Order: sequence, then C-alpha cells, then structure tokens
Amino acid sequence: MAEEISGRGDPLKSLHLLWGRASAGKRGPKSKVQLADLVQAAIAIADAEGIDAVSTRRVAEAVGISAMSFYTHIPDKSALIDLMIDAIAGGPEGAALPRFDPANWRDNITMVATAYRQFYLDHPWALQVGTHRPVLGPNTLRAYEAILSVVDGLGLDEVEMDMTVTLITNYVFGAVRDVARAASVKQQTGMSDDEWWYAIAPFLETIDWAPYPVASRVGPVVGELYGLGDPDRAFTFGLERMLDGIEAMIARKAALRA
Amino acid sequence: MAEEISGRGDPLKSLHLLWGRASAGKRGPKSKVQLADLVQAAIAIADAEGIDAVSTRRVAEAVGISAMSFYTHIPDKSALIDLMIDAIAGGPEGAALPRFDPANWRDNITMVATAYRQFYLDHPWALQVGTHRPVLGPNTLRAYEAILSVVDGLGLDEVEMDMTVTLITNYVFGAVRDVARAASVKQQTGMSDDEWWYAIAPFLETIDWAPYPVASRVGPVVGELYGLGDPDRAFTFGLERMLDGIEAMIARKAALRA
DNA sequence: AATTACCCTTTACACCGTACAATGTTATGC
DNA sequence: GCATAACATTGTACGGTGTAAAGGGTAATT
Repeated sequence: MAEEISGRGDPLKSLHLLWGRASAGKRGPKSKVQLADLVQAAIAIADAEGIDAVSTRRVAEAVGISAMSFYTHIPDKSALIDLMIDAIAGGPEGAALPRFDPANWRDNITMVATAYRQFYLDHPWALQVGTHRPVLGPNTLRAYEAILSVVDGLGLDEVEMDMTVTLITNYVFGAVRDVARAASVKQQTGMSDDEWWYAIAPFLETIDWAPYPVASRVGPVVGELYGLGDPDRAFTFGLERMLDGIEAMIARKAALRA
Repeated sequence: MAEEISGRGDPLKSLHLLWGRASAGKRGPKSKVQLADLVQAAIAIADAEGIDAVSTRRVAEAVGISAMSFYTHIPDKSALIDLMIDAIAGGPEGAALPRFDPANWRDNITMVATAYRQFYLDHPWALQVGTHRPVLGPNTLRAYEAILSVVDGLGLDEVEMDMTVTLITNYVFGAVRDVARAASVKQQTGMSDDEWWYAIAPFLETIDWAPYPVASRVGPVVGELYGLGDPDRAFTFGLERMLDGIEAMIARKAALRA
C-alpha cells in the first residue's frame, strides 16, 4: 500500500470506531490496550518520522502488542488513518467554537484559514493522506462547522457558502503543501533546501535559458530575496487577494438586494 | 517507500537524465530498451492503475527486461518519478508557447489555470507526488515559463509576479485534488461516491447534529443540488473570485502609478 | 588477443499489509 | 459448577516492495 487513502475499507467500520460505537467486547479477556492508545502511538510516529514510518507492525510494537493483535482493534490500516486524521482534527483540546461576528468577516476567515494552515504544519503527514471522501468523525465535522460559520451571515446562499469554503480550503491546502513538504522531504533525504540548491547549481549554469526568458528574469530576483521563497509572505499575499475577491462578491450581492 | 517524493535521490543524476545528458554508453552491448521506453511504460501503468501500481519490477517487466536491469537505466525509483513528472509536463507534444496579450489577462490566466487543472485530471497520480523541490526538467520549466508569462506586463514587480503565480497554482492544486482523487479512490476501492454515501447514510441518521447547526443547514442543500458537489462549477467559482482579487491589486498599483 | 566498460541477470535481504489457524481468557446459559 | 460462545492474542505464511551484491555475457578499445 503505497499511498494512504482514507475511507478505503468498509466505511461503516471506520465510522463506528470514529464515533466510539465499537462493540466494546464483553465476553473475552480485557484488551491490553485501548483504541486511543494505538491512534496516539501512530500519530506520534507520524509526527516524528512521517507517515511512511507508520506501519501496523510498528504501531503494534509501540503499544506492546504483537503485530496481528493490531487487527483486533482496527480492521485495517485505512481505518487507522481515518482515526488519526479525526484525532488531530480535534486540535489541542475540545475548545468551544468562538462566536464569529459577520462584521469582522475578513478577520474571521483569516483566523480560520491560518488555523487550518497551522493544522497541516503541525501534522504535515496529513497532507499526504487522500481525503476525497471526508472522514466524517466528530472532530472533522466540528472543523467543517467552524469554517462554514465564518461565511455565514454574509448574504450568501447555501451553495455560495459551500463554494466559498471550498475556495478557502483549497487555497490553504495548496499553499501549505510546499512549506510542509519541505520538512518531510528534508526528513527523508537528509538534505536541506540550501544544500539541494548548492548541489545542483553547477548543472543549472550549463542549461540554455533562452527558451525561458520570463523565468530567467523573475527567478533570480525572487531567489535572491527569499531563497526558495517566503512561504509566510506568499500565504498572506494570496489570502489577501482571495479576500478581495470574496469582498467583491459580497458587495455585488448586497447591491443586488438594495 | 510509501510515498513517492520527487527529488529524493542524488539530484544531479536525475538532472542529467532529465536533460538527456546520460553518458549513453559506448563500450558495452547495446541497450535493449531506451530510457524513454521505461518512462512511458511507467506513465501508462500510472494512468491506468494509479501510482501505487508503478513498481520497478512491473516497469521492467513491461518493457521486457529483468527487475534489476531497471537500475542500469535509472538510479532509483525517485528518479523514475522525476522523469515521469517532466514527461507529462510536456503535454501532448512540444507546441510553442502562445503569445499572451496582457490586455486579455483574465482570459490568459483562465486558460493557463484550466490547462494546469487538465494536466492533473489527465494524470491524477501526479497529485500524489511530492514536488516541493521542483523537477527542473525542460518540460516543467516550460510550464513555469508559461504561467509566469500570463502575469507579465500587468504592472507587477518580480516578487508579486511570483506570488501571483503561486496563488494560482496553489488554488488549482487544491481545487483539482478532490475531483482527481475521486477517480483514484474509486479505482482503489471499487466504490463510487454514490455507493459510498448510500452505505453510510443509515449511520449518519443516528448522529446528533445539534453541535453542527450551520453544517446541517448547508450540507443538505448542497448535497441535494450537486451530490458531492459540482467540481467544475466550484472551480470556476473560485477562479472568478481569485481573478477579482488579482484585478483589485492591479487596479491599486495602476492608481499608484498615475 | 587482452582489456575494459557496459548491459543484463539471479539471488538475497529487510520490510510491508494481512489471511489463516491455533491458543489462551473471560462472561454467559444451563 | 461447567460447558460454551465470544473475544484477545499470537506465530506462521504469502505475495508484494526497493534495491544491494555478485556474476555472466557482449562489444568497443588498446
């Protein structure tokens, strides 16, 4: 299994585990470990060494059970991934959602987008998990509720709200990918960005740049100022453009109503 | 190797292969296969069955050489991934870049963004490849040149141009992820979205939706109209918002100059 | 003719996810 | 009290992965 894909196994089994509806097991011997132990161990491994290091064998060993005992608690690896995703979506602890004042919608979106970005920066391995089919766990749902709330009360209809949320999450996902991946690539290759550029620089000088006039003009300027680019600044820049675009839509709808 | 990461092995080896500077081998017997044969075979497998199905053994077998013979041509799997990415970045055939008229910049960006999206839709496995460190092959560079060109001549400085390109590519990447992933998930699970929803629907009715008021209001409306959502419409919607945001920036800069 | 450089191959290792069967443990029904 | 059903845990095994190591064959160079 090369790529981790959430929602791969029997969806119902994952859902039952996500919502704590596992049958619990009355008859046999007590479990040596809890479901949450396995999930936390897996997250710890992923945070420390990346998602690649998370194998069923390693997780089982980490909590002190044998490789196959893992499957007593979790039906397959994709269910483990689902549980990991929902667990980290919970954030540090189940804090109540703040009340968002629509009047400050720009600040609200900025706050939510930044938090969403931080989520991925804290657990960059989550980027590598395919989440087309949403992990419908309690924490994931709460995150969706939060981001929907910040576009509520702006005069948008339901479909526009959903598409605006999609716009925001899509942008954040794309924007965080580079910076988070940087860490994981370095982890796996043991080579920093600077070392990498230094290694390939001599070769780049042998390339004929004539077919790439704009790139050869822009590239050096950007590189000199920011190295590989300043992810924080690029994120803020893109977010501002997006907010301006959303503002134009809100203004247009308000004008229509007047 | 669970996740494919480009630029993992010796960067110089990949670069030499990308630019056709491989030593070619004068002394020994003729190669039974060409480098391009291996790359094309790997792409065919990935297009048909996803990146997971691409293993060095299968690629070697597909072109008629033994498993280890693969390593005569390509130093390791990450180099193969690099070559695959650059090969598909070339598009159908090396067509010359169109001249972009800055006056039609909205159309230009739309065209490039749509083409970039189509690139991922044609080869969804490319989404799963970590590309933090760019694959600096000729075709990839040409694609970067193209997208930089459409933000050239708009009155932006080099850094703004780069960040605008980043904004666009980030959005497209995020936007295409869902729809492309849908195909790959279905491929791996053999379950369509409808089947999936049908399977989990009974469970969803047992959930207490009170903590998720906005989601439970928006979700059904969106779902009824579009099922899991209309990716094409969502893409266009987000792109329009982004263009509006870029337009505001261009106007502001023009006003400053006046 | 000898050497050298190169392509191809077989074998092997350590890892992966997990199917299967066996063994041990506990709460329940009689 | 005891048989039984339900459960947890375990070792073994299979087919897959990337690739290191070593050896055999072939063709151009010396």
